[in-house]
Amino acid sequence: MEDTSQFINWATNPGAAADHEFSEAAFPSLQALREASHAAEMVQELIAGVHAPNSWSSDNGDGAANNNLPASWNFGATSAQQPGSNGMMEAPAASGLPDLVYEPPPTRRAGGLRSMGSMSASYAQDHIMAERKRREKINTRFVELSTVIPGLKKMDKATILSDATRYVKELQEKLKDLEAGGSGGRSIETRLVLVKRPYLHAAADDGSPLLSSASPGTPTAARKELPEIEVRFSEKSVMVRVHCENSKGVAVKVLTEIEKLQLTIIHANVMPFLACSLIIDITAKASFSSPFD
Amino acid sequence: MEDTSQFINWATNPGAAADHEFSEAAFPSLQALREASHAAEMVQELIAGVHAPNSWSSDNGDGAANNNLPASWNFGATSAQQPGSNGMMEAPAASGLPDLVYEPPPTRRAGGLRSMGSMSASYAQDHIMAERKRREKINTRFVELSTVIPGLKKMDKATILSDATRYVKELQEKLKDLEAGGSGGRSIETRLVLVKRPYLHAAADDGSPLLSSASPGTPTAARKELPEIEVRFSEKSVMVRVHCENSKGVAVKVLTEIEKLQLTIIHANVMPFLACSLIIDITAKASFSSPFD
DNA sequence: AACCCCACGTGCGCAA
DNA sequence: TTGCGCACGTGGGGTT
Repeated sequence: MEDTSQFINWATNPGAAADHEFSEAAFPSLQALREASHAAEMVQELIAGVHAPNSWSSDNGDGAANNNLPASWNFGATSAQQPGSNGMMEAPAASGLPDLVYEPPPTRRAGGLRSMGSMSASYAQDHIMAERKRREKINTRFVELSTVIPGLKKMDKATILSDATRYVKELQEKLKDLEAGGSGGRSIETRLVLVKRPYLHAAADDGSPLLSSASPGTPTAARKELPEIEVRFSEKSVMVRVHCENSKGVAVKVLTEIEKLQLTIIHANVMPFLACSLIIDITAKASFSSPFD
Repeated sequence: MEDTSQFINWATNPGAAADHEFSEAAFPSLQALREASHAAEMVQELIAGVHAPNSWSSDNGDGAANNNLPASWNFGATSAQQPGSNGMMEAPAASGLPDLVYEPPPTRRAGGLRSMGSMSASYAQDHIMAERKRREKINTRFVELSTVIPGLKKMDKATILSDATRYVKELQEKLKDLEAGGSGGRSIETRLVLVKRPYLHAAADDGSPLLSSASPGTPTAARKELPEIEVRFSEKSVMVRVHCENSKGVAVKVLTEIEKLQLTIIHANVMPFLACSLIIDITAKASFSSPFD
């Protein structure tokens, strides 16, 4: 609702880019702008307001316009017209034409040149242009950035930055988790916990060794007290093996119990063993789901 | 090497947030600064040249500082003192002291107030403060952002932004791949290929439909010619089900064959079926490793 | 010499 | 009203 108002000012304009279909863009609601953003990449700075009758003094003349950047810097467009001032509200309505141009500022740096010590006339003034260009570049990048980060609401420069940071961190972490949990987790030291009694929340983060070295290859005496749980975890990924008697809903019960924690299940395998018992293998990883998506 | 010089200038500092511990910041070489960034947060204003008898005029006084942001904004620092004027170049040399102060600008808005139409004295001047604050906030965020994106070299504002965008895109894509491969791929349209004869390299990238519409729920007549292979894939992830006769090394043979392609195996499950046949389920994903990390 | 990049102060529009 | 946010012009340091 509040959006950002004159963000469009520095968004310069979108125009192009028919990607998604959204309709209505009464006023560019930033949000909408964000979607069209990529257009801005190309359009960039079609402004180039080189003219300005600037009657005060200074010849300007120049025509220098030495821009190292690709892109078109001076292809007319704006230059001449800027609506009286911030006329952007008078959108011609439904027509798809991009009317928000940018408005290369009036160029009439009014009370400026007084007290100019050693500025050689227009030289200084093209520094102005350079700066303007720089600003536009940055702002374009801002829009681009805001494009790729989801759930952006406020559209401040500051907000964009911090949200971007947060989002990057989130992605990094999530990615790391997935990489670890997915398949990469080789040679990562894994701790092993063996639970005999149906302790629901068995030793969480206890630094103790607690290995117990359960019999690796000898399944002897393993089905006397059947609810036997074996947990193996490393970092964010967990492996649970449950050996229990084969009643009706055990599998789903275990599964849902796992999911009731913060764990998201990567894989589960349940198979019968010895006629009346059941072995359930589960691998899962711990991470909070994103507010996005 | 070239770094960015006065980046430190805008690194300024936020205050608050003592998170990581970093030490030493000889001169902020940007790069180094990026690493120590958080440190800078703390170091901040331990300098604080408290003096500057701004004789000119202006009361300022105010003390308004109504900030909605969390964090500590007015814990002294800025406001009153500013060093004589941009003295930051006169660093005390080699000493390890962090000379990067910030320099809350000279506050001597020299020729300023001339031609002030309707500004009620210091009211305008605290707008200055507000703006200054805003800028600091943004710059802080910039540093924070640059912190989380790896391989950052240039440290421009513009570069930071674009690199951040690029990095986010990269992360997103990579994550999407992993998610698809790992387990997430629900409801993604998957094509199904059913191979009857032991074609080793069955239809690779042939654009043909080749669906064959294998019987979805009816496994009838599925064990006459046993080497039966069923492939189901979507995007980068593949699922292979092999139903074959139970000879000695089939499992490993299939597995190795899978890995011989670009596929990395996510999960495999092999189980006997009907005494003399074997069912092998494999899920794998195809992707190239990342340049990062 | 050019160029870049930056921070500053300032005016202006927009919302609470 | 007053605060918030932005773009602008400008001086100035840094690198080529």
